Amino acid sequence: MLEEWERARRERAAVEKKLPPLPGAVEGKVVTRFAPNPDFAIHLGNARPAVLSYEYARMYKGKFILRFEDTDPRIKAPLPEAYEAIREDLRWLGIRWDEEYIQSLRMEVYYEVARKLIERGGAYVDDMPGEEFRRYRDEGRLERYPPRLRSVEDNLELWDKMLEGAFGEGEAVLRVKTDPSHPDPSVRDWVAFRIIDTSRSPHPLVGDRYVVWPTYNFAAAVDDHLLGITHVLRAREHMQNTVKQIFLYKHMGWQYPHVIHFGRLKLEGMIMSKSAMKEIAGAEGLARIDDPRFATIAGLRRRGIVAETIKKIILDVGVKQTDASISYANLASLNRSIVDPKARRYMVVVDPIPLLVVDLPWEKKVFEIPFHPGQNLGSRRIVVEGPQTTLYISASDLSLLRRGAIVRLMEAFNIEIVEVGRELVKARYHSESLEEARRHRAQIIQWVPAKENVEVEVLKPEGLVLSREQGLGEPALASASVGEICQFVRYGFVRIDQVLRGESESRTRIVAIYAHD
RNA sequence: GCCGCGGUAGUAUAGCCCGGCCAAGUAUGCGGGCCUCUCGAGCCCGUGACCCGGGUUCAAAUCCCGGCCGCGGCACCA
Repeated sequence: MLEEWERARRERAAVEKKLPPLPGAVEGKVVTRFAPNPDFAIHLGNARPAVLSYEYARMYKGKFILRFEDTDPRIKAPLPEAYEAIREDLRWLGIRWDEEYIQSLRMEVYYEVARKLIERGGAYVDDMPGEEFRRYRDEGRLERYPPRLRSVEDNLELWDKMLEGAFGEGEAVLRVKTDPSHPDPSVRDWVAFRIIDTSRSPHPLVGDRYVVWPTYNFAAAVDDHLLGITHVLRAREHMQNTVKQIFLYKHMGWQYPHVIHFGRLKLEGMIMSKSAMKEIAGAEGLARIDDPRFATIAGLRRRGIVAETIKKIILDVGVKQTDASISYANLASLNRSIVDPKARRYMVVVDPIPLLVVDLPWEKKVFEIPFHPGQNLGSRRIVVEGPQTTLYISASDLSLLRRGAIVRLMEAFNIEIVEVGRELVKARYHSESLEEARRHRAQIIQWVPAKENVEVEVLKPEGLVLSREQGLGEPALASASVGEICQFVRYGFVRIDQVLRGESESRTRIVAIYAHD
């Protein structure tokens, strides 16, 4: 019987979600990439293409490339610190990349391709005002748009002038020739290069060295080919871009990689949009990118969500084209199952109420309590003085206490309640064994010695609100380390965010962030 | 408005390409029970879905058409 359960359990574990096969994938030949814009930290939504691309590359023993797409120093100006922040988040997620590229450092490459494209008659310089182009385009007269009819020679000459800085911002662009009557107007002769006055908006990496900048569609398309990307995994919002880029590939005689589009990934009850984060940061003045209310990778990490959880949830959601809205309960449950066997248990009382216990049959007793009920995670000792002592219990447990009730102080002894007040609870020693507690159907509650304890503050993210709870923790908490994910017994899983050691050992103060039940 | 893509339980996902084995599987949530020195974990039972309408077929979640709903794109952003 037991064996059967065991087997069923193992089978269930083996049903681990697998990624569907990639179309046209050949083992050892798959090359994928993650191409973030380093203008912000990455969040769960961005982590999706990163994790999927990386996992597919691994699955086929291929190559995974990290590429920073920082070709807009004006509207989406890169943040110098974002490059490293993104690398850190990826490393934390367990993602390793075989090659790394930064587009702003590859400008000559794009210029070269642009020249070839012009030579092939696939692009032209448009030095007319934007409204003029739009008029021709929207009236279906794009075939007769004068700049489009220019000779290759003239285009090359104008292109050189662009590069030399003869045009100011908005005065000229290089356009890729597409189907002039494509049903989607935005596809018609899309812009490959535009001019950005980098003396006014310098690029954090290359300053004002360049004024002619490739657009996303040009740079990404060129790099995907040059770097030998075989499979592109990207969100659905890029569908039209795929259509646009294929025109470039046709001009160049390149083969377009396989593309997989997936829907959006939202995390219910968490802040995910850049603007909302900035709003909060602005309003409170102190919110950081790793604010535990944010669905940034840094925010989730700080909250005690483990990398494995994020990877699993992304693999579980897979590559469907529909949007997915993950509930936090689901994420929490997954995280709990990973973290539970490794998390030390600590006793913390929130909103402490003093408990005076008399008639203790000892002068001093040391309780040795394991850090985990099942796993071997070591133990700690808690000293209780006698014949009378003061402890703290949680105010939330007050409702369990009535005169005459038997209550067990977890992992220690049983008491009989004598008097319950809001300021003080009085009790007397009853017995020590757990069996005795069971016999009286005693409630088991956590407790903290009054003589030695640490101050605890818990930050609880709840949607837009970050509430705080104050409490006291058992002495062992003083040696907890920052980053440790543990469980406050009968309270929930938390991550230790700060450990502030005071003058005396006994006045340690810790700040924890609530993760989930 | 114009282009495009989707719609399986509260949430997520499997099945859809190659119709029948699907009166639809799994996880989570929810309800109940057991177990446990935690309101955690574990175990058992239950709950609950194929957007709607036509068509094709002996047979449709799976194929076709229409509708409805949702999402994305329509930048000299990525």
